[in-house]
Amino acid sequence: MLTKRASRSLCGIYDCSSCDLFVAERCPGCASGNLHISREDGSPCVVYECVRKLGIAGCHECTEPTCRLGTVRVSRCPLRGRFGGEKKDDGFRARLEETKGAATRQTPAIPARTAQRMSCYLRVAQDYARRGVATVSSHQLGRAAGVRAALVRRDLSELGHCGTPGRGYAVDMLQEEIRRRLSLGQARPTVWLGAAELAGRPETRQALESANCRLVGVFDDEGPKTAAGLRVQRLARAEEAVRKTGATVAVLAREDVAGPELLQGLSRAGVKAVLNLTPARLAASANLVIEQADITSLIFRLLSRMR
Amino acid sequence: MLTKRASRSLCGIYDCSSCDLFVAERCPGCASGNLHISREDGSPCVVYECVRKLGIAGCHECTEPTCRLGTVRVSRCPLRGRFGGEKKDDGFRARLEETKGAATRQTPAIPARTAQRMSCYLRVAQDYARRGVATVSSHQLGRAAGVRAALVRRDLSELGHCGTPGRGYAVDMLQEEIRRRLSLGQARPTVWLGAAELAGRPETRQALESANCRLVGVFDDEGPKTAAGLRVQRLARAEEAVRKTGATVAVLAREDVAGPELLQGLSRAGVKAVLNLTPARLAASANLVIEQADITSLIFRLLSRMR
DNA sequence: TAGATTGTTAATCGATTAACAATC
DNA sequence: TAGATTGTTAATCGATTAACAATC
Repeated sequence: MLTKRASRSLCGIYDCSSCDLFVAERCPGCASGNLHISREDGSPCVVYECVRKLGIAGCHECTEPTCRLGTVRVSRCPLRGRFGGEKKDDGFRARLEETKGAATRQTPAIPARTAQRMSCYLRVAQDYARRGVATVSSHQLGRAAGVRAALVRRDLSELGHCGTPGRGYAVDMLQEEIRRRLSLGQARPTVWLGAAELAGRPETRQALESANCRLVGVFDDEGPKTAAGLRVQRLARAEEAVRKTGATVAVLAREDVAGPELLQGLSRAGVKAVLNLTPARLAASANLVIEQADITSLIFRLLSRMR
Repeated sequence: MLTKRASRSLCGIYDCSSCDLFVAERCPGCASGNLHISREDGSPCVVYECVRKLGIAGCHECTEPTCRLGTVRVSRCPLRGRFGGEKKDDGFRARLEETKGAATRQTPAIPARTAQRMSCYLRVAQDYARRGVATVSSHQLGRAAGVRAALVRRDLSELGHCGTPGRGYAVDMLQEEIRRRLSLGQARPTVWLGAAELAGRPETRQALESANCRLVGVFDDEGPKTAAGLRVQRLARAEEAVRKTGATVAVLAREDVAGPELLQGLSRAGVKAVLNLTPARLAASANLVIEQADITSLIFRLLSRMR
């Protein structure tokens, strides 16, 4: 069993030397890429963090009247099942092999529509947490998002088991899991092309920040000299800046610069995703995804549905 | 047959007195609501307009080397088939009964995704026309819109027969037909809630204008005193203003005002469609359609697709 | 335990695609 | 006529829904 000791420890808290998963080198441990213990983006396991904060060896020593992580962690943490007094490991050991493989493999992509709705679920979870509510049900999430509860549950099943039958989803864990699944913990330096359009879009900047996309460069050959607290640089310098800052996201806000040459240049320099605010249709390529955020098409859609 | 004379004329050019469709009162005529002759929005038939501009009695008197309307009008104009020297009426007479009924019935709604893509097709058609190109094929449209040619054709089949096998779509007619099908000829007075967000959105205003949505009121309790050339009024006055101006479209640009009460008030006053630029999810109702234009969800979608 | 709610399955619905006869 | 392209059909694909056993 696991005891508190520093040596042969993967996570810094548990001594794993006597754990047969570890001995057989089948336990990926907190520090590895195991999706169920540490996070894809490298941030630590919530159980690991909580236990460290409380200064205890593990959940079995916890004296909190209610668990700060909700009540579902038993079936999520493979180590948890091994603590004194706790039951079963939910077939986790059997799935561990697969899990370990998955850590090095690409995480399967989440359906695009699901990802879109996740932004709403995350918002609601934050809102509930702020109001001191601990859990939220698929029905509540569905009402807020304007979709059926069944679809919410299907969407959230992308996160792995993270709800509790009879209770719903713990709002803290839900936020954590959504952020993890969409790798929102990972910082994404972002460049903005078209300075004039940046000024009047506080909500766009806010949206970028909520996804950890931090503006590191603004580019334009005309218009204001500074924008969003950054000095506006010449468009010709964008490619170089992308290389220097490691930017992976670009926002295209000026139609007259939205051409395939610019796109190719940015892609070569390391940009992997482009948010296109202009009505120009841009072609994606193997290692560049484009998201059209064209308001004109939405107005057409709106009018077509108008009775 | 039809001859040039003023009396018993439906369209002001043709004397319909001897036409059996007219006599049987089955011919809806240019001036009526017939979809195939006049436009849903009341603008006149393109053939009617062209003929009047050229000062001739009808297409049978036309001496232009190539038709300015493309070559497909034969199968679209039920009168056309009756002109001297012109062939067949393509079973139009048989469909006329049905057509006449349809003019009073509701036009069937166009699929929302199709409507969205229409904005792109329209753009391309305008672009080709400006460059002096007369026709565009489904392949060309598809390349521009980022979809397959088959989907373009399926989309455009919503307009009725409007392409020519072997040649493609006449860009002028394509524009006309898209505008007609989406009733873009109809002016839609529009109110904007949230003055501060209006300033920095030249492209949103432009998009609204391209759909004939003219701003008639800007409302906010704080921020600038004028916006988009209009005096900013208090939010409380929005409902009354909607009634006075007959506004049917509203743009919601401030999250803190995007509540169900406001929505209900606007709807009661006559608003039928809302473009919601805020991340708040608004519930549609029987006579109010909502279009979410939330940038946050698009960023989530983008990141989920990023590799 | 009874009531509530999850995660998943099979069924349904809608949107896209490939193919092709009809047409210019 | 030969080549190009439309409009439509049937097939495929993907997304949503309803239902329900499993679970708390």
